[in-house]
Amino acid sequence: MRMSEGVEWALHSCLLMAWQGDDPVSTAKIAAAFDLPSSYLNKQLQALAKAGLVSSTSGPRGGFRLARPPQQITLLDVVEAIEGPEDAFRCQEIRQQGAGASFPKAEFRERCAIAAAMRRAEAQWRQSLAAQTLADIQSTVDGKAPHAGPRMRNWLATAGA
Amino acid sequence: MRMSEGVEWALHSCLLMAWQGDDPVSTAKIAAAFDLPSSYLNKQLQALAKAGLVSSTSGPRGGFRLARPPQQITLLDVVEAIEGPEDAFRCQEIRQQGAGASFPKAEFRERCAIAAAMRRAEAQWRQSLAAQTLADIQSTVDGKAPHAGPRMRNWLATAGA
DNA sequence: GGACGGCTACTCGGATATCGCTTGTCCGAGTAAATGCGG
DNA sequence: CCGCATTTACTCGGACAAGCGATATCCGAGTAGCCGTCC
Repeated sequence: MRMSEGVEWALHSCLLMAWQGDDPVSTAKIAAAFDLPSSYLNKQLQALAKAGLVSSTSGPRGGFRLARPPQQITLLDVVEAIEGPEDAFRCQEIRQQGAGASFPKAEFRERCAIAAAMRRAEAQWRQSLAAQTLADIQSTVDGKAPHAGPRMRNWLATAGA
Repeated sequence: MRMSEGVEWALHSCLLMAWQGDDPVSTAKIAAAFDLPSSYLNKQLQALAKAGLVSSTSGPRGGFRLARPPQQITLLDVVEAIEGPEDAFRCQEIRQQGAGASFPKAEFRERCAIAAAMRRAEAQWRQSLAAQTLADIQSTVDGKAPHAGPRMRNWLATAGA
């Protein structure tokens, strides 16, 4: 089980946009800031746009910016925008195949106990992700490295010159 | 992010072995019970054996059986045996690439706040999985469908004749 | 009748192909700013 | 000098390939039970 690296890209991109406020940032700038392939990063940002997390602007001085304040964007929002809303564990109901096929169907009214247990675990995971917003991450970083945000903002301004 | 379907196979196989007690069950039997490709299922069971969750016996009347009582096998044990112990989210430290490469390295002594948040979420997931054992699943099933276990056991005995 | 040796069939175990999804790249449509011209 | 049409360059957006891991399959090594034979 491996999460797409696009999630890490999207999270860092969102954090960068949070620091940037309402100023749009182009895909090329973000790609340069983290040394990533810009075309593929664009794909991830498009996914964020489709999910309504960021808004896009075309043309010169265009780019992406957060569609909502950082307090209203959870990590779960970003992860689901990239990875999709489906559970990692997908119950295929194999208990009903083979031997189970010869048993009365009424037996399977109750949900598979294994799937239920896995679902509980994933619910914990989602809850933890939903409890943290971009603003929380910002606060954490500001607390430990207060100049990280402004400096990145400055780098973006000078690199574009 | 998608979990290997081998996890579902392994969990159901372990539950079947739990019902079967110390009686070894061959890969072919389990595959027939759930209508799965036996050769590939064998690969998953080998992974369980390598992790020390099940023990294997060769030759006629051979097969796999649980290496420990069901109370001592957690869902996390099974999941990690199949999927590996690594986190789903892998921090690539992209914050140190691009713009970050020109910043003093001392800046990055603190762990990436994003990676830390993702790690917390996964810890919750693992904790939930570790809190449930095969015996718990057995109890749940026995409570809702008391004859499921014995009937499966009977099916295995008659199908082999 | 009992014991022993060989045989057979069944099991795991790992090496070997195939497939789908993540990853990566490309080019076109659209837009806003910049520019040059005319008044 | 000011306003406007044209040009230009920059942006997103989606369509088109490549690489890698999960999936699926096969065959060989080893073992326990069975059978026939011999004592």
